[in-house]
Formats: sequence, C-alpha cells, structure tokens
Amino acid sequence: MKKKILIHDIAKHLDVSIATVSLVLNGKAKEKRISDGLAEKVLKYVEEVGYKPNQLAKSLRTGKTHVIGLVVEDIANPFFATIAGLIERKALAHGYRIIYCSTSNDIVKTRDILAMFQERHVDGYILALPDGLEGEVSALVRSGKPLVLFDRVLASVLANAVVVDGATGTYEATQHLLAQGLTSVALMTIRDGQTQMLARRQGYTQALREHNLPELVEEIVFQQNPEQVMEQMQAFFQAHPNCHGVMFTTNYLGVYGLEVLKRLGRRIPEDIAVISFDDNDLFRLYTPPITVVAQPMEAMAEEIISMLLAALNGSKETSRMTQLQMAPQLVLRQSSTLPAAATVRR
Amino acid sequence: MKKKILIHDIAKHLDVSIATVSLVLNGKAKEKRISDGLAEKVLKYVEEVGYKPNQLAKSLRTGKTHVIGLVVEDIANPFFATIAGLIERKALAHGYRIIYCSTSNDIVKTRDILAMFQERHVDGYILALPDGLEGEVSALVRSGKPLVLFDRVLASVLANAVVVDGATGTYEATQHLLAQGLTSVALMTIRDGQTQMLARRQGYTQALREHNLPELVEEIVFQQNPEQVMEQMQAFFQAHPNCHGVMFTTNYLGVYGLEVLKRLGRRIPEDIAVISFDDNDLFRLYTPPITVVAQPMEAMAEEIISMLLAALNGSKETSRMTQLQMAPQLVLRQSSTLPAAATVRR
DNA sequence: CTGAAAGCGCTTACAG
DNA sequence: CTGAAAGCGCTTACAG
Repeated sequence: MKKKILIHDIAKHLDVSIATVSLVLNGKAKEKRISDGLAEKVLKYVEEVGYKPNQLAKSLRTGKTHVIGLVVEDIANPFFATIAGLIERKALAHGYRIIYCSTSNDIVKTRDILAMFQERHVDGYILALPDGLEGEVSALVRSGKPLVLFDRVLASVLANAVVVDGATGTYEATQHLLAQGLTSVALMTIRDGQTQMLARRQGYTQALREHNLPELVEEIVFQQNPEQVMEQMQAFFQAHPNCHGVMFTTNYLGVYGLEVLKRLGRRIPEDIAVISFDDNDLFRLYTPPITVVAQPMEAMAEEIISMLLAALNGSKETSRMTQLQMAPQLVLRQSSTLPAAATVRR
Repeated sequence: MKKKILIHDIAKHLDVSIATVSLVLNGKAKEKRISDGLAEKVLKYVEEVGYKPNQLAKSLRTGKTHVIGLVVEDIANPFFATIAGLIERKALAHGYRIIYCSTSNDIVKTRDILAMFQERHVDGYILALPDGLEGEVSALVRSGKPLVLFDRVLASVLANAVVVDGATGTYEATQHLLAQGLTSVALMTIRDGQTQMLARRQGYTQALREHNLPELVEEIVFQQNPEQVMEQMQAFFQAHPNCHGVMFTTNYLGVYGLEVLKRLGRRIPEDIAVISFDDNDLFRLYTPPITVVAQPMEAMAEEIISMLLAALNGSKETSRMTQLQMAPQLVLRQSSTLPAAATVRR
C-alpha cells in the first residue's frame, strides 16, 4: 500500500510553494500570473505521481462537495429508478455525484434524510417529497440552497420544480374511455395529499363532469401491505360490477390492479377497460397491452438537472424560481380500446 | 437564516471545555470520567439548540465518512433497483448512507467511479462490477478497505462476496424443460465474461450433457440498442424453428425475448416454453405467467450488509474473506409447463 | 510568482 | 475533569 501523496509532497519535490501547486490545480494559474512553463511542470508531475487532492479537506475549506442529494419515494419503483438513472448520468457529466435516499412517503424519515443531507453539505437537492414538509423545504429555499422539486410539489412552497401535467393526462385518458360510450369509469388513487395525485384526480373529475356522469373514486390506503391493498381493490371491483373502465393514478396501483382483475377473471378490455399512469415494460408487454399516460422521463431528467445546475452556478442575488409543467403522453394500447365487435355484441 | 452553531459556541455557553463537549457527544464521557451530571447538561443543551457537528470536519479528522459506495450495473434495472432499495434501508439502520453509481458495464467508467469513491473516502464498497478490473479491486482489497462483491465476482480476486448459485439455478430450470420431453432448448445469454453469466451457462450445459443433447447458445452483444438486440433474437428464433424451449440468463434478456416472441406470434408455452432468470412483476403477471429462477433478494441484501458491517467493525489484523453462495429458487409458472393436452396433441 | 499563515470545524492525546 | 494545542489536508488573501 503506497503512502498517500499530499500537496506538500508535490510542492517540496518541485521546489515551489504549496500555493503555486494549489493555484495551478484549481485553474487559477493565469489569474495569478504563474508562468505557463511552471504551470505545465506542476501539472505534469501531478499527473505522473497520480496525486489526487483530498476531497474532504477541499470540501471543508471551500464548502462545496459536488454531491447532489436525491430524495425519491422508493428507489425500487420503476418510475423513480428510471429517473434516478437518468439524473445520475447527467449529473456525472457535470462533475456531480448522487447520494440518494428513499422516503417511503414517511414524513419523519424524510425529515431525517433532509437533515442528514444538510449535515453532509450536499451542494443541491432534487426532491420528490411526501406531503407535510412545507416548513422544512421553505427553510431550505430561504437558505438559498439550490433545490429542484420533481414529480410533486408542496402546495404552499415556491420553489424550482419539474412536474408533469397530471390533470391533462388523466383528463384525456378518461375522455378516451368515455368517448367509447362507457358510463361508469372508476379512478383508483391513493389517499394522500400529494399534489400530483390531486392533479390526476382533478383531470378525471373534470372529464366526468363534462359528461354529467357521477364520480367513482376509490382511495387506497398505502400504509398497508400488498395483500391488503389488493383485498381493498378486489372488494371495490366486486362492489361495482357495472364499472367497465378504470384509471389507475400511478404505476404500482396499476400493477396491483392488473393482478386483482386477473384473480377476478375480468377480461380486459371486454369486461373492463384499463388505463394506468406511467409507462413501463410490464404495461407494454402485458396481455393485452395496457394504455398508459406516459411521463417524458428523459426530458424531465434533463430539465431537472439543467434547473439545478443553473441554480448551482447562478448568483445568489437574484432568486428566480422556475416551475416547469411538462406534457404527458397518452399511449393508446388495447386495454382501453373496446373492439368494435365487442361493443356491438354488448 | 440562523447562523450555524459550532462546538465552540456550546462550550462557551456552558462554560466547559471544547474537549468535554466533544467527548460527551462521542460517548466517551464514562471513559474519560466526566460526571453524569455534566454529561447530561451538555446533551440537554446540544439538543435544545439543535447543534449538529459538521460531518466534513469530523470526517477529515477521523477518516470516517459513514458513507458506503454502491456500484451497480444500472440502477434502472429492476434487480439492481430492488437490491439497492433493500441495501439502503439496512445501511441506514446502521448509520450508513449510500452513494451509488451505475457502470453500464463500462470498464473505463467503472474505473473512474472507483477512483471517485476513493477520493470521497467512502468507508466501504458494495460492488457489482464488469469484468476486467481485477487489478483495481485487488489493490482495494490489499489496502484493507471493507468491500463486498455481489451478483458477480472477479475470477482471480479473493474478496468478500455474496452471489447466487447460478449454475444450479439454470441446471434445475433446464432439467425441468428437458424432463417434459423437449429436445431443443436454447440458452439466451450475453457475450461477456461476467462470472454469474458463466455460471448460468454452465448449469445449462451440464443439464443438456446429461441428456446427450446438443447445446444451442445465442450470445447477445449488449452494446447495441434495444432494437438491434431484438433483431438478433428474432433472427435466432427464426433460424431455429424447432427450438421449443428457451432459458434467458437475466431479466432484461427475458423482457426483450418476450417482446420478440410476441412479435413472431409464438405461443408460450405451446410453441416455445420460456424460463428467465430473476423474478419481477412483469414475469409474474405476464400471460402466461413466466417461470423464473428467482434470487433471494431480501436475504442477499441482508448478507451483503452484515458482511460489510463485519468488515467495517472488525480488526484490520485478521483479514478473513467470506464467499457466500446463496440458493436461487425455481418458481414454476405456466410458461414452462406444457399442458398435458398440448403435449398429447403434438 | 513565493512563503508564511490563517482558517474550514472538528477530535484527541497530553499535561495538569 | 479541563485547557491549550496539534493536526486532518486543503485554499487563499496578504505581504513581499
């Protein structure tokens, strides 16, 4: 195990001052009028012996860590795993690393995570938070820390944010079902005040209202285990045999829903038409393929990183907040399209 | 924005020495014979003003960061996303955070990641590496850094590792197909020297050998884009119309494979029986449900963390390496079970 | 261009 | 128990 080289060793070997080495390494040679020849000599030797400055010392001194704190609901959820992968790649390209934590939508846990990120001096935050942390996030924004909310925002907090227009997403999806003559379309959502869920519900409500149809909303309590969730769904479908269409507001509800409908032996779309928010392999390859409201993952990741980088590099003076709402895309597949034949036969 | 409180402020306010505050905070009050009363007073005031030691300074001084570097192939891959979520939860419970990076199986990128983790002084490593970094990992092991390899190991490197017995997994899966009378079973794998892939291939080979049947292995080149991968698979299936069973060695190959078979209009399992390594929602809910060789995710995560914690807390003197090979589970579903009727009809 | 020095915020032997 | 001090490894104003 070779001994760790220090900046002091470099300076001594080259017979220059520590300051010179440090300035060259930090690209301030020109500014400080250090000759090109000397700068080159330093760079060459540093390269030769493979000297790497101690990042901890550097961070302690400069206050910058080049680490971004990413908070997601659950890294194992395909939506968050995908966005995390895209964000990671883009952040790395700009010299930032990602430290992530899953919240499980637990407020207490999330509060700890935020405190922990702060203690570790992350340079910026990318956050998909549970409802109820308005105070903490306001304080964070006020402190001037670069921060981007995504997926969902906090109702009373003005901050940078990248979200999808969920209302339009479910509105168009619901309209698509109603246009085919369905009169009882349910919305399966979670019981929670998260803004993205509220928006998705609102689009559904509006579509039904325009058709003068009653709402049929089932709110899943998500603190339960999977089996309990599915029992709740199953009970709902059994209680509403005339419900011939259902919109799931998020990917995992959709997955549970498909399993429940399968258990009940309901045919899709003949017995019940199905649409889910979020696209993934499962929905695409399911039999029948599931119609989805897809989020523009790549573009969202791009916007999140751009926004954060702008905040990281921008002056603290002007604090401009940007809220970006991106358009989702309704991807029509067989699960929501009543075959002409089937419709006639009814 | 309130000014940051320092240990110095605490000491001054309580009129005690900085050393006393620090020792109490680090649980060395007893050891240093600090009175219970004083220790309590310190703790109480620290709590009251919400003092949090600067972790960077602490890390610089102690050399410990309480951060674990997690290297996966791709955080968006369900296998890695799931294990990452489980590892995160368990690590957090022991006071460690996770910083992750995806390698995309790119050796150069991975080398950078390892260097970056080292620069950031992670306390330990959890690694699923591409082939070809034997030198780097050997050096890491020699340096005494706590480290656990998982999913795959490096042939020539002796290190802690948690892997699944892939050979037995594919052996049993292949036997299951052959036992039903299939005579042409293909293995779809990736062209790569990763040890887990080699093991999975070996189990297949052994099963076929025992039945005196010829191998039929297709190696996918994975640097291609999805469409190219599927074209290669499609060409394979078209070239081998008599192949009535296929084993995919990993989840994403299985997903692509299902899509290709669907495009070709091949019925599962009537035209071709299918088994994939790795379980997930898609395989479970597919029509028909896909038989899989499932890895014990929860138990693996548990073992990985235990092993790393043992190394983190253990003495540097005795360097004991543990290689753990866990049993996968063959989960039989309809995709691999030729219906009696169908078999007869053939 | 350089050298000496302060300082980022801690921890921990050491002498009392 | 305490106080003074060194030291983790850097960066950067400052005086020359």
